[in-house]
Formats: sequence, C-alpha cells, structure tokens
Amino acid sequence: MPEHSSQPSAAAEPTGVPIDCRNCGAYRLCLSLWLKTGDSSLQEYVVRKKQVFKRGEVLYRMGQPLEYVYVIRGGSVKTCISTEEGRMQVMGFHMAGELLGLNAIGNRRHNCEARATGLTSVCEVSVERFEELARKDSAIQYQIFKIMGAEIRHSQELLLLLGKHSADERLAAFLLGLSQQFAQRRCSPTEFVLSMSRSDIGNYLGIAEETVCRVLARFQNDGIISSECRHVRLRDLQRLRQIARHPAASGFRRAALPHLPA
Amino acid sequence: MPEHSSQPSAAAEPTGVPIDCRNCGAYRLCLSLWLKTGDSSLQEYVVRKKQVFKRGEVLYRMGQPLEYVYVIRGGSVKTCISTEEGRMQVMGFHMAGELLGLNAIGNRRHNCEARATGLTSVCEVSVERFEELARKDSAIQYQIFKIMGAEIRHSQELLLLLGKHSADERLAAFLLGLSQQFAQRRCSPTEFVLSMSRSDIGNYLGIAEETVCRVLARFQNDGIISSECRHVRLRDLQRLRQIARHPAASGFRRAALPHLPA
DNA sequence: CGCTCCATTGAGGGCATTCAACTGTGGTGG
DNA sequence: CCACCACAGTTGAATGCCCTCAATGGAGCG
Repeated sequence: MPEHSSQPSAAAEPTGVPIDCRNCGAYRLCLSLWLKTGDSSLQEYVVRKKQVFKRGEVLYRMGQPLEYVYVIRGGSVKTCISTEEGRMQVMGFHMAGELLGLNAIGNRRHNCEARATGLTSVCEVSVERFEELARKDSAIQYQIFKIMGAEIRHSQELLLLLGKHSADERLAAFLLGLSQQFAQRRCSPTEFVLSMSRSDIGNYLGIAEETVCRVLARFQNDGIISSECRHVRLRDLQRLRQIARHPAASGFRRAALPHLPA
Repeated sequence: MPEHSSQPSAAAEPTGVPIDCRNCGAYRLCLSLWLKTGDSSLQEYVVRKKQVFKRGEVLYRMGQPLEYVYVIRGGSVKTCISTEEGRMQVMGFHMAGELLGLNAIGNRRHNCEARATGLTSVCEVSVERFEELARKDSAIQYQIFKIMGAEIRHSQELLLLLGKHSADERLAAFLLGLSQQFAQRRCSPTEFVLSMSRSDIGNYLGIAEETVCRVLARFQNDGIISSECRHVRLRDLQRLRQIARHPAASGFRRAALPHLPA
C-alpha cells in the first residue's frame, strides 16, 4: 500500500475531511440555537462537543434507548440493522457533517446500530433538550423534518439500487455517490480513500465481497477507475455515469412499467 | 375466480376493510385537532373528507409540489419511485388508516408516486394548514415524527429483505406482513384478498413476476398456503415464519457478521 | 368479440454466489 | 526478531438461483 500524505500526528485528530461547522449537517441547527437565544452557553447546554470513537467502536446499538444523536465532526461511521438470526445490512456510510440517530425520534429507541469505521470525532447532542427546543422553535422542528426526509429519500434510492440494478450498476452508483459526498465537502471528487472494507461495500450493495473485487478489477481493466487497496481514483466519470444509468448493454430485468390502466 | 362474499353495492363504497376513524393512522391527529380546538369546524378546515380514486388513478406524482397528504379511509394504494430511464420500484402497499405523503414534508415536493390499486377513498389533508398547526401544537409535531420514523423503519426492513433474503424468504415475509396488517384492522390474518397484482408484488420484492407465481405454487404444493388468483389463505403460519426467518435449509448468502475488531 | 392485462408453466441460460486457495499486512508473543 | 495468527483483498472454478423468453388460458372491458 503506497503512502498517501501520511500526516505526522494523524492519531491526534481523526483523518479524512477537515472539520468545519459550516459544512455540518447540524449547522443550521447550531446556528439557530445560537442566534435565537443569543446565548452560546445554551448551545453548550444542548451540544456536547467532541466525543471520540476509535475504529470499530459503537456509537449506539439497535434497540438502545435514544439519549443522544450525533453529529460527525471528522472520520466515518457506518449504520446497519440486523435480524435476530444474525444477518445484517449496512444502511449507509456517513462522514463529516452528517447527523446520526435522528430517525429514531418519535420512537424512543434507536432502530439501527452506528459504528465508527475509523477514528471518528462527534458532537453529542442531548435528544431530550433538543426536542425541548424543537417544541418551541418551529425552525428547528422544520430542520428535523428535512433531515428525516433526506434519510427516507436515501433509503428509497438504496432500495431502488438493490431491487432493480446489476452489480456493475450498483458499484458505479456507489462510487459516484461517494464522489458527490466528497465534492460537497470540497475534497477531490475523483480521488479519495474508502473508509470501509470491501465486505462492508458488498453488504451495503447487497452483493458478495468477491463480486465487489471482481467488478472493481474489471472497471480498472477498462480504464474507468484505478484502485489500489482503499485508494480509488475515478478516471472516466462519464462512463461511470453511463454504467450507473444502465444505458443498454445487456438486458437486465424487465424494464416494464406495469402501471395500471386508467 | 370464486366468488367471495360479493356485496351488492360494492361499487358505492370502496371494497375491503371497513372504515373507522379509530383505526386511522391520523386518528390521534384528528382527535387532537378536535380536542385542542374544541372546534370541529377547524378540523374540517384542515381535513377535507372523502376524495375518491378509481383503480389506477394517481393521488400524487414524484416531484409534484406537496399540497396535500392523504389518509386512506378505504381501498388500497401503492407507492413507488422511478428513475429517469423508466425503471421503477414499488415502495409499499397501503391500506385503510395509513397516512401518505408526509415523508415529503420538509422537502416541498413529493418524493414518490401514489396510485390506487383499487377503488379507494381518502381524506385529503392540507399540508400548509397541517404544518401551521404542527408549529403550534407539539403533540401534532410529535405524531409527525412518529409517522416519519415508522416510514424509515419500513424502508429499512424492506432493504434488509432485498439485500439479504432469497425469493422464498421474501414472499413468506411479505405474506406474514400482510397478515399482520389485516390483523391490526381486525380482519382475518389467515385469509385475505390481495389488492395488488403478481407483477406489483414481484417489483416490490425485487423478484420477477414469474418467480412470484412459482414460489406461491410451491408453497401451495407444500400445503403452506392456498391461493387462487388474489384470494390467499395461510394454512401453516408456523412454517411460513420458519421460511421467513430462514432457519437453516440451504446456505444462503454469507451469514457473516463482518464487525471490525476492537 | 376482439383487445388487453393478469396469471401460470416450461425451457434455457446468465449473473452472481459459494467454495477454495493464495497473498500481503499488522498485531502478538515467544 | 520472526514464527504465528487473523483478516482484508484477490482470483479461479463450479454450482445454482433466478431471470428472460415464450406460449397459453382466463378475466374484464369497451
């Protein structure tokens, strides 16, 4: 594995994307807290800054009572759900600025598990105090609606991916999604380091780990990407988008629109 | 197709589950509207009763501005999302008492399409007026959180089904899910009429229409269910649950739990 | 009575899985 | 320091689940 800009004190601060409150998913929340109250101590009252989790550590588990939600300041987290028999499904990979755990609001219990995939620092937010504010401030309330709505949309997109797309399409879409995530954070959209294992990717996309390897290898042979371990470079975004959209190629699934007649 | 209690005036009122406000997903909402305000005219102000859609008609489309959400009084509705290329994924089937379209709140636009799969009557709820009330009444706000949370959980379960379960398991789980839905509405949990086509079921579960037929036929041969057209009877719930949980049988997928080491 | 859609069944083939072996890397302890 | 182990990542071979294609019968509808 080649060294890519190994920083001197990478252990002190989580690696990856730089931390900036303005890129934070809760920025508007924090801001309105601050503005509305004009009191930064009240903000401190709700948001406890900087809890650090090491790779593999659990932020919260499924079924656990909902006490805190977390804003990722740096690092990366995966969320997943699991069945009693032990099967599990990765629901998403999350990076700096994302707000985790809010989907459990209105339920009192976390409905998925969150686990750091690398050294990760977060802001811990008291749900109780947060809700208290949401009851009074409709702007905050509205932000919560937006965040939950975004989560629903993400689930729906993944559902579409799992239900109606081939392995190639899934991986292409996955890479493009990451690309977009990095772009939003002002990082290179064509060259980045994956924070998750092949196994996690496969699980997330509903395909086997080996298939992930094979498809990535094929993409590399075709000159669409280059990948070495977790370091990925997208060489041909156009073609990647084409694959993700599945322009023609081999006929996959019935593309029918079985709408009912009027 | 055998006749099953064909009512005389089935066309006047949507077939299926009887309508009762107390079984309604918006019951608490309507009730608090009523109680808090003590004014049933205000309730009328928000909830416009009884809009009727015929089989195949669209309640709302993807991308449409969010004006109304709908409570199903009777009949059945499917929701689905689709891509630009024309692929679509059924997200869910909905029956009496469910509240549709709320996931788009905080987004101003519907993020899926809703279509009646049979004669369906709904209560139309003005989103604007609804939000207005939610801003003032934290109980209503909380109900919205709950409904959105339930939607997220449903997406997650479906995701798990699509990503990690075989065709047999998916169909078993699907039937059991329906069974539960009917049970909640005080209808027989072991004998009911499907409101959707095989094609819709297949689309929903991410399998081909033909596979749905084949699996159902096999279930019938094994004495687990009997099905004739859309009339289904669950004969062996125990075995159905066993299949859905996939106790052993053939080794399907890697059941690994690729948790990271500490 | 055509038409269309839904449902069913058979045949054949393909994509992705499963099983297996191999490599490189990091952590561990003798 | 170097076996030793565990694990992530890769690649090959073979099986199989499920899809695609195709044909048929029946129901509902104009």
